[in-house]
Amino acid sequence: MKYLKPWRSDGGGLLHLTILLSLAGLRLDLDLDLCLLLPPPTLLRDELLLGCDPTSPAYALSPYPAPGGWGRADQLHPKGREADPAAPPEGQLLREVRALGVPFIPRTRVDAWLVHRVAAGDADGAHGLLGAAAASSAGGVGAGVDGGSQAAPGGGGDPRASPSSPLAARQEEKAPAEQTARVPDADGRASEENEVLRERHEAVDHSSQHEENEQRVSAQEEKSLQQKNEDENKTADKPDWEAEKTTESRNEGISLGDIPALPGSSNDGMNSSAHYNVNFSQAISHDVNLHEAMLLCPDNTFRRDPVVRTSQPQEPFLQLNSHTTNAEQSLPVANLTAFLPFVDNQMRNLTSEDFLHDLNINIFDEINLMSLATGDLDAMEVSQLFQEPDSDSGLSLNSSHNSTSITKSNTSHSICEEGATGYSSDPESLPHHNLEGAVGGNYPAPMGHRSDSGFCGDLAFQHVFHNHTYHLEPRALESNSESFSWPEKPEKMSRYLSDTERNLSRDERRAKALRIPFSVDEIVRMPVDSFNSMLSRHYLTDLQVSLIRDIRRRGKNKVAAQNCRRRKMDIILNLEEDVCNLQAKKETLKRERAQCNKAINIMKQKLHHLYHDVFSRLRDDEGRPVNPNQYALQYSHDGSVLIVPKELVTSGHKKENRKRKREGIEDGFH
DNA sequence: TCCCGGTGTCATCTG
DNA sequence: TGCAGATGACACCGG
Repeated sequence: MKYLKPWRSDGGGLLHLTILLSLAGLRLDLDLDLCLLLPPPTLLRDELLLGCDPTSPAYALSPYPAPGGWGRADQLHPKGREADPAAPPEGQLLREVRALGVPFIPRTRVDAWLVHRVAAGDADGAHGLLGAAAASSAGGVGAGVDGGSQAAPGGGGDPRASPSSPLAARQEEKAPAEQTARVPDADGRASEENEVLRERHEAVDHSSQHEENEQRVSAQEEKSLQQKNEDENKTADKPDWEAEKTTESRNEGISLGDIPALPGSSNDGMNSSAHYNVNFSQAISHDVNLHEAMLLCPDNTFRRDPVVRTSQPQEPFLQLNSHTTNAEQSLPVANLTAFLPFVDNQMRNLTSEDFLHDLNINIFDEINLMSLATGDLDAMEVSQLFQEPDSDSGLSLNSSHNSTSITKSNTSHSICEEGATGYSSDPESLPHHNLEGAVGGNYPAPMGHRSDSGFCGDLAFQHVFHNHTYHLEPRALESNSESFSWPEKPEKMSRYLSDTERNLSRDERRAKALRIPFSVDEIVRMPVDSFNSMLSRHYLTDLQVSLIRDIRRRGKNKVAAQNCRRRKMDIILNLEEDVCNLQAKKETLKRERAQCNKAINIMKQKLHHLYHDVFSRLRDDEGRPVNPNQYALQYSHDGSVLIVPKELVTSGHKKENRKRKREGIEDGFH
């Protein structure tokens, strides 16, 4: 079961197909049984590299959306061989095609018939056949294969039907110059049409490698089985086939399917150009975007996500560059260069450009572009670039954020927070710059941010960082002291510092960076008079004086804050201690009160007993005992004791008794 | 991931 | 009024 991915809806599919068919720039391999439609040449670059198996994981990575989803191939194609009942027998067809001088070998009878029709001038018939196939494909999957409808009016498939496309515009521009190499035409109209197709094809070849990258939307590509074609191929003229196969086999070395097949990658057969039978000697076309193909990662991932591109291309670049230099090796690029010298140049340039672009455009500012472009840049040179004495490794390497920092540094000369790039007078951001006393001291790169990625990538990024220090010497810093400002949060730098420096405070690092001849401790603890005299005695730059004052202010304030916090803590601790003491004292008082109440009760009892004892001994005038309920004892101030009727005593003591009761109740609560 | 304590710093107040 | 110190507030960091 094969599934077809409908071509993208910009008309490129059928257009390219028609071009291919008409002009043999690429060998058309149209197996209607399997409905293999060659994808647009633009797809060859990327998608043919992966093979066309839509079930393969590589397809899942396709950057091209599938607007119409998948459709079963056996539901899409028209009635294949019955498409044109006028087609002659197969053997005759092949002979006629060969007689026409078509520089490729049709693999199927339909191919041959199509070629025959075109070569014979019956472009409409061929377009109709193709259009039927394409329209069927489009309709079968319900996808908007606009190319089919655009390019095949009335079932024809006139590629000129999309004049608004940039591709067509470019083709028209290049048209006059390339009308000589044409397939012989018998019919004027067909000739003209083929000429246009040819022009467009060649326009595609030569003018749109990069431009199409931008304009190309997403394209879909499909895979097909070739078994039936191969069966038919057996019936063809064997020497021709073998010769063709020889050519193809050589070309397959540079075939798109092989380009990504870097060493170690296996070709499962689906990638093979044998599925497409592209005659690269004439039609590698150029539309194959070589530099992108080169940038394809070895795992056949062909995303064009810029992020991926920036992170991946370096190793492929190196590999492919080596391929370029070793042309005799059977690696794809070498073969390609052997066939297409101009591609070699193109590839070199594109490779260099893309490599540089992928690293970062900023590198152009510093790396000798010509060295790269001419391939003279070797590892030693690169390493020397990163070791140039007046570079600032410290500053640069402080930035651990690779490209982000690069962008920062490039877009602005303002002080970035990380202090890594751009002009920054922050001495802390220049630790190695100044710590060793000069810009460009061979200070070892101490930063731990060096990634684990690759040497080349690191070199590149380090170099970017290096050269964005702008060779700023301390004097330059001083001269810019007017606009100097420290990074907002330089503490973040600490993570990039060496252990030795990490132990230093920020002010210590700054003072060290500015070579201030006093320790931070001295600056802070020095009396005011000594401090002022010290400032006046030494020649210090404004930046140094400013830093010294800031250090002193911050140091003083830090000590003050520590003292303040210490005092605050002392106050808190004292208050807590006071609370504890007061609570203990309260408990003691409560215990004392309880003891007093207890003693009072004892005294009351004793008094009661004494009272009754006194009354029991008292007698009135008649010798009778005195009733204690009617009389009470009252002590006078002179010490005498009187027996007083209770009525008199009660009125005088009622208030006092109430008061005592009240006090007794309150005592009960406590 | 949130919380908490420690710390540095700045702005402002105070003596 | 200037200055050093005190303090509130905030942010950051590490546990």
